[in-house]
Amino acid sequence: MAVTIKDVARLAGVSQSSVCRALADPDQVRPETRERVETAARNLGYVPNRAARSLITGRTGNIGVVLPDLANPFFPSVVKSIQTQARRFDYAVFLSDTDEDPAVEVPLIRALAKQVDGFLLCSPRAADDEIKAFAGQTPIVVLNRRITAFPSVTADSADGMRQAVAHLHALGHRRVAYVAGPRTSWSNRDRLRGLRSATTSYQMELIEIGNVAPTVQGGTAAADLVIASPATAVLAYNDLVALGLLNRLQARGIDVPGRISVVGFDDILLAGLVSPGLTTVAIAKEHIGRVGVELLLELMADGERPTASRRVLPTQLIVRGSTGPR
Amino acid sequence: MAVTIKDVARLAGVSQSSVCRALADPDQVRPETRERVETAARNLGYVPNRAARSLITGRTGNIGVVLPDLANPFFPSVVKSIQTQARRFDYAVFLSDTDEDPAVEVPLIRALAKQVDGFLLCSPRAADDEIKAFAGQTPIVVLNRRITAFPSVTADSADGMRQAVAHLHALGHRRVAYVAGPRTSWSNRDRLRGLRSATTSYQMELIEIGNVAPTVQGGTAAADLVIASPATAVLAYNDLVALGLLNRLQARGIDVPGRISVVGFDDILLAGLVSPGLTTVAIAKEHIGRVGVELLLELMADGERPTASRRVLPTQLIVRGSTGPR
DNA sequence: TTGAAAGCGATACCAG
DNA sequence: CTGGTATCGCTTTCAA
Repeated sequence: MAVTIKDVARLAGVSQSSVCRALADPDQVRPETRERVETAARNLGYVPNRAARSLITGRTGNIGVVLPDLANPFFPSVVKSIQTQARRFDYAVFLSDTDEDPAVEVPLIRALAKQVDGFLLCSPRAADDEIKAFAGQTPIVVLNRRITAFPSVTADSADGMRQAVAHLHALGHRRVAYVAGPRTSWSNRDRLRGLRSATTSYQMELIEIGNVAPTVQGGTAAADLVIASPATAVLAYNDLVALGLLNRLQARGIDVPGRISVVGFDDILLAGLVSPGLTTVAIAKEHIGRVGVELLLELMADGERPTASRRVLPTQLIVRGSTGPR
Repeated sequence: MAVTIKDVARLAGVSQSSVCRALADPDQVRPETRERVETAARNLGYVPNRAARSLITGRTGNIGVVLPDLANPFFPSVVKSIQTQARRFDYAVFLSDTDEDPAVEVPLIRALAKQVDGFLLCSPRAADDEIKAFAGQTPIVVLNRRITAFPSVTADSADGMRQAVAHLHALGHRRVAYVAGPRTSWSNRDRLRGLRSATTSYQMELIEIGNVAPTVQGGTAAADLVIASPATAVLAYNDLVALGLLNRLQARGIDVPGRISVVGFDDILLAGLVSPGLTTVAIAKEHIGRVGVELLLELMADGERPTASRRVLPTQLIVRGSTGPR
């Protein structure tokens, strides 16, 4: 059987209460007591049982992370930064991948709710209302999406799209296509909104294609539609889609960027490794996780929404070989 | 405050015990009682508190996954398959990334141990003995490594390397280099072992380079050493390293596969997307997670090591453009 | 500064 | 088949 606080108390010759205090708040006990407790605990290899603790404190020391698809390299980056920041504050991470299925999201949150102190929902796909049902019940911070009632961390897609469109316009492009991601994706809508406004102000024509899955497959499937369109440049929902496009365009013998320029979104690792390199809008992925955890900690501490509860991170166009003059 | 079993009991007009039974084992109570309990629970939105339950049952319903680096696309694939299989048996997943630091691994396991029923250690970097210290204490299944005393799931690297070497030999290569991964990596030693035996039996010369980090950076750094060596082909510890090599070789104007052929290991998504495509040894990544969970469930159920406790999954050489005739 | 004791919420045993 | 009750390990009053 595992070693409990009782064993430590017995060995140290003090009461459970003192062990508890010595470990939780060292300067609440006499230095000598503390010393003895610490030695005893160390000798026995005592590790407090978090289940028991959480039963009484109501806190678990865990945060739940829910995301649509770990296979999209964007998410592992975010998760890593969440982990790093969470560990700094002694929180462990519960991870759940929903496989892009909006239907499993809510039940999942409900099931996990008792085991975590709060949630970071990355790009959740469920409807606003479904998620809002949790407001006031569990601390939730939303990443890559904005939902009233929750703090959020998002990227400035509008500005990213403006940079991308400015770049394409400068290269001489006047007709661009957008390959849309999942209909359920808030980022998709946000990016499209930004793109529309940018193309309008540059007086460029926008051809909308999709929706497709946010994967390489999705991009591959959309490529032929792009070729058949009058567009000379294509912006993809994300880098995976862009890479799928790139791949299929090359397979069909289309010159990139000679005949068609391609722009992605996210700046995942692969973007710099393919050739031609993928021009893409970079998001500060590490910041998303870090800021998300910070907001969540505030939220869990106060029970109040943090003061600056909508953080919008800057985006940055990274120009590589997949875009060129018309 | 959250709704507890007491509230349900009161509303249903039965005892706590009956509520418990009705929910846990429906045909242990009278249909009518069951009915009333279920309605009451539903109306109140009752969700059992897992902390309380685990306190008494000793089970948590969680499994812990520890891995070195989520940024290596190999691991997300494994995690996804773990999730899928775990969910099927109503287990939730605790994820921890050690950032390739062997020193944090053991403390991490110790810290998590109380919150999970068992661990899946993916490519753990700590020394055998450190991990063995947990034998008999916590159910552990090791993935991508073999440690006596634990069930394991590994890939047949020896066979993979044999396939790769046979391929290179057939293309006319006689001198090959190996860019080694982390010294702490069992897979690295395993792959090297397989490679040595393969090159020996084909009477080829093997030049060992490294160790490098198992990342694109690691490969980039090793590329110049490869160029300076007499090797006409290079096998990398994994695909990320291979992609780093590919990138740097191209940057230095080296023809791939004309002057140097490159072979990776793992077959991550990127491998098929770069050009030339990366020839690589594929592992059944989805199987690793699934089989790992299966072994762990057996282990947790019996407390015994599963009968067939060392599963070795087949490997398969995928030939793409990065290898060619000498 | 310390110890005793009352719970936290669920389960499992033992009577009835 | 059902109800009462001890119990899991820890935290947190309340007295001393």
